[in-house]
Amino acid sequence: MLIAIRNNKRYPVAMDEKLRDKPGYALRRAASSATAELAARLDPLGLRQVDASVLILVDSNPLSTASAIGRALDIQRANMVPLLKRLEDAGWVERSPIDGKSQGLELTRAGRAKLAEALEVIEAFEASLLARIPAQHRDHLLPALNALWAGA
Amino acid sequence: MLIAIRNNKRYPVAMDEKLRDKPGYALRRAASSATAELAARLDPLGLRQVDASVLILVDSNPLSTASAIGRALDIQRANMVPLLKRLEDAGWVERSPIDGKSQGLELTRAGRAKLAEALEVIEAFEASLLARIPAQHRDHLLPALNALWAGA
DNA sequence: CAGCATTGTTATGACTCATAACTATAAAGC
DNA sequence: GCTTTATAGTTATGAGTCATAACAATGCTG
Repeated sequence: MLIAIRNNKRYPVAMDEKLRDKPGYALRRAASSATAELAARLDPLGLRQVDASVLILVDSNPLSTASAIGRALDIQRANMVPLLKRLEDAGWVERSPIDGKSQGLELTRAGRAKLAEALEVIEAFEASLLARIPAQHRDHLLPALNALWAGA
Repeated sequence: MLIAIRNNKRYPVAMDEKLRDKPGYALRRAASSATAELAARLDPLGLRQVDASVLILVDSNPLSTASAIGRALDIQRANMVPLLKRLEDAGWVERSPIDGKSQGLELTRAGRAKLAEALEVIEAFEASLLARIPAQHRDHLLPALNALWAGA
């Protein structure tokens, strides 16, 4: 909270007060702060957020292709390659040929264990997020957010 | 909406259904979709979102330093340099020395005009964001979001 | 006045992300 | 069946964002 001077008087204001009532701005700030926090929490597990997302999707959609997973997460096919390579090198994911051109993804035993760890961290994080929201607003966040991007 | 097969039955589900009830995930998706949309709307004005934010802050906090603006927007001092250079080259912002080491930022006439254009776009965008949210959730979004990052 | 903090700046490296190009294979249309 | 079109996986690459470190010059504090 800075002190701004206007009309020769001192007002306690944030410099970005003009922006604070804009949902778009709040959205960006909230997302980037949440992103940073979750990344920090996942880091000790050797996971990035994308990794965790992919593990979750592969687990609940076994034998999906890399392309399909990427499509669901808005990740370009090309960028799935190094991502999956990491997960495979770590021994969490394995691929099996579906036909001559596609390959299905599955979690290994180690992958499922890692996913369990990740889910614990994520659930704790989500809970802590919700806990920060005043009770009367809490239940509205998820439906509101989903309305914002589900259509896109 | 894809079709998943489980227990030999077909269910209409999204692949990321497991993620959809997580506020953190919804937050990231909503923010990135909103970010992309606003960027597209500002692009015809020759503005990025950061540019618009800086214009707004400089306008409402005239003679602030680059460091202060950066601090308010979580932009590193170092990264303010090319950013301000662009705004200055475009003739929207000018700097005047405050003392031997600091310089105050101000909008030029053209800068204020550009800001007015930007604000129109932004207001329209914010309104369209809110319009997508079911009425009963709408008023809760902003306070909920602000609770998420204001503390950080 | 001495030490510390801050400003503006340059340089740089890491990381993310989108695009294009290519091969091989599958699927669809006729 | 055969041709055309779409898709999967991959490589290479370039743009853009962002954080860090270092530095000189200046202001501020005790």
